[in-house]
Amino acid sequence: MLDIKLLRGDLENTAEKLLTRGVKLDKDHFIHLETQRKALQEKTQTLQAERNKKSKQIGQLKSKGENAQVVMQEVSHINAELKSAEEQLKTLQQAIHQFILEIPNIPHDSVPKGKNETDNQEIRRWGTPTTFSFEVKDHVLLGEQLKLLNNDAASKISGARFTVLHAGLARLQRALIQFMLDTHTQQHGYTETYVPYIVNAESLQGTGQLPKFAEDLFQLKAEQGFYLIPTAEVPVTNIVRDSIIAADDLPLRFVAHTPCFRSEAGSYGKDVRGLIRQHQFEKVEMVQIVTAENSYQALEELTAHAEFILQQLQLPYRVMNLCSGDIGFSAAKTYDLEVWLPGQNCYREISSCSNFENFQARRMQARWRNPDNKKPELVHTLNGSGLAVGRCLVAVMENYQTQEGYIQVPEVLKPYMGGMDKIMG
RNA sequence: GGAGAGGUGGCUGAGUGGUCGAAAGCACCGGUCUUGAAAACCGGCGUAGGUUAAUAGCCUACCCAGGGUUCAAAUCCCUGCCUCUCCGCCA
Repeated sequence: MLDIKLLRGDLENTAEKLLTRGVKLDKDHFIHLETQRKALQEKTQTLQAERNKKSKQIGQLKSKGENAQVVMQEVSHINAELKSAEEQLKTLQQAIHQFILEIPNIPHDSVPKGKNETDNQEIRRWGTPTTFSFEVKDHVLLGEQLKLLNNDAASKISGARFTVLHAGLARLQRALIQFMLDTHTQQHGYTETYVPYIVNAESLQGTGQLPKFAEDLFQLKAEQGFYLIPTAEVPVTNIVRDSIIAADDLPLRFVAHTPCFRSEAGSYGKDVRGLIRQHQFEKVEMVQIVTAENSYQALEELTAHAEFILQQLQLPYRVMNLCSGDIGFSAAKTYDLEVWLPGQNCYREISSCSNFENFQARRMQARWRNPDNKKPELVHTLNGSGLAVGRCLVAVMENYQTQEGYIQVPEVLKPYMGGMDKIMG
């Protein structure tokens, strides 16, 4: 959520920055709402002040045993007027709040301006695309030939965009998760965290998925308004919702493995083959809660933490600085890591690392106490996949395939595979 | 699922429908004292919004959330959420 002061005080400039995202701010609508709000608020508060004053008078008169009938009559008149003013004001304030909730974050100055993913800026590459002396298979063919990937069963059990993994492949996924969690906790200073996979609407509003992106979520048919998490970002970041954190406790670094559930509404026909885009997938997520002055340094570190996993797995990748038209709703800046997939002959997103500045913090009322002035200030929040496990599985399968159609186990995963060095079905 | 208790400022915790934005303690900040520190003493210390040149003053709202009663609600009533205790059931 943007600071409403940015809209009140610097509407033109704010609208211009949002335009780089391709979002046209309805300035006139906002001005209209604000003008009304201001007038109504002044009216309401004046009436309230009058009512309070006269009610006190009544109390004083009564305590002296005098007749308060006249004043009571006056207050009744005020109340009649006040009631409708209060109701109107409430409606207006809700409208303004809803309006602001649907405005995305302002891109940081270092974000390249552009329309869509073709304008993203490549920052660096690591490794060179794997070359093969034989014809490469994609992960689906590999998995099916080894009888380790059972999409027929998945579509019978659930439907499209689900999968069943067996034996060495299922274990490889578990190995990846363990490796990632161990690396982030032991080498990068994150606290391993286990969280609910079902969250309430407040949490989703806190991180920005609601109200605008409800159709991307699976909602449970329960009275409480429960949703399946689309990413661990939601439960993990909301740990600090409605709290004031002591300066000594910052930065907070959490890492969690969770399944993620996404409806993928509107992506029909896109990535239908294989594990790239599923309704359910595993992800290891890093979340950092930091002070405003540290957040951009934290973004670089967080990105490096995700990169380290790819480096350890010896998977070639590149780092993209997403352009203003391609960054997510809540983010001020995002680096995507794209891993090389031989089966598709291209780089594909495997991690997204973002600084949300105080956009999520304002929605969540997540603050820390600044020792300089003793005042609570909004924290900055960041998160990044470290990594998307399903896609990482794809990358390992395709990059580590052998001529015989087996999958070699990356060196760093061998301890997690009970010493197995080849997955043969 | 049944029975009960409770949700008040950064924390603990008082609060009889009217001068309660809320006692007291802790924490924190400033001061006195001290070579310095501690102790003691004195003072300060919530958040948001409006008005304003103002981080001054004044005004408004906020005692879990949402309704209601009343001239007036932290206080009374209803609903919801959450926490705790006991019993039952259960991985």
